[in-house]
Amino acid sequence: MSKTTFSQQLLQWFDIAGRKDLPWQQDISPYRVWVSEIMLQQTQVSTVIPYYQRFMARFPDLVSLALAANDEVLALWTGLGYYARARNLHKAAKMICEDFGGVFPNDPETIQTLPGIGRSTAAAIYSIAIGGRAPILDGNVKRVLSRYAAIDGWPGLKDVEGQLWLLAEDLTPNKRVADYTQAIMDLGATLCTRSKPKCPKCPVQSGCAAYAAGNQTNYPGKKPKKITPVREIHLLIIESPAGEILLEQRPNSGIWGGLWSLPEAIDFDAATHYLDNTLNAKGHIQTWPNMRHTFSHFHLDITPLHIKLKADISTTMEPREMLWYKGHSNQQVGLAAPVKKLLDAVFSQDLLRKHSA
DNA sequence: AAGTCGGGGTG
DNA sequence: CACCCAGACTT
Repeated sequence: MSKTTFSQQLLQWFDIAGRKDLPWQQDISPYRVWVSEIMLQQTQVSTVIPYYQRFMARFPDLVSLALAANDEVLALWTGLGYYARARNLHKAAKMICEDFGGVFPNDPETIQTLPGIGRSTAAAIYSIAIGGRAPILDGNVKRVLSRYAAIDGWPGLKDVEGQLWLLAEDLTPNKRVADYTQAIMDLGATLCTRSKPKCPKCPVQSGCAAYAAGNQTNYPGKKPKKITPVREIHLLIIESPAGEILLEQRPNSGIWGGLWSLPEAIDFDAATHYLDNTLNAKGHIQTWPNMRHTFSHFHLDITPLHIKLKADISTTMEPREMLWYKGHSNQQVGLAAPVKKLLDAVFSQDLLRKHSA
């Protein structure tokens, strides 16, 4: 099957059935497409849409993002995950302002030098927003192409990924590249899905090797599975007499990097030790029900400890690494999903108590 | 090549 | 419960 036929079939289908009303497909610009591509890394469209709307309302252009406080950028990322994306996005915005005069670079090589942008994301921005010819290779394209050409093996392997890049490069047309990029992602997202692909509706069915062999769902090859370990921690919900919760900022490296989180203890004894010796405070401890939070590579079993302090803490604390969270206030901070869940629980509980009192 | 980094949707 | 998703980056 020739490249011309593949792209023509795909584009013909795209004109009729492609998605054209997604938020980032309106008022297309490198900045708007860039933000969308970052949010969409390893994240489904339906999840991204509300985050994208809030983000663009607050940061409508590159300069507004570059000038923002890092905490506010992370705050808008709360719950979306992979927080390095937000840190890199903010850093890149500042780089573009300082190094490129505020103009988004217009060649794929330069685009890819920006933090958080790899080959596929650079190509997506370059093709969709600038109209240049560059192949992408995201999860959708890997699935479509591995089926189309019956490429065996897990795409995480260097050799398999290399074959897919070569095919992606070969099939990318010279004209209508922006539409083609969107079209092949749409095909993967709507017809060539992981389970129950809608092959009868597929525009490139005639050339699909996997369809001919009837083994579509064998592709792409599966990732080798391994056991997911379990870690246990206690999260300390330390509440001041005024009803504020103590948060501390996590380092940029590691899990929940740069976010504000609850103090962490390995077990109950360590928690009381932290209370007695580090904070030098006394409080009433109540154990909350366990909650399991699952990451890509491990389970985290969290035991929340609600500690109501009898008096304000007098110890000197680093003001930049700790803060008292006031709930409904205008404090703009990034929070991990389970931390936000716990904070919401505390403040709704306090609210109930105030109403009944 | 393997590990790290989130959270939600799906079967 | 396991697997996957508009991946990039570090080791």
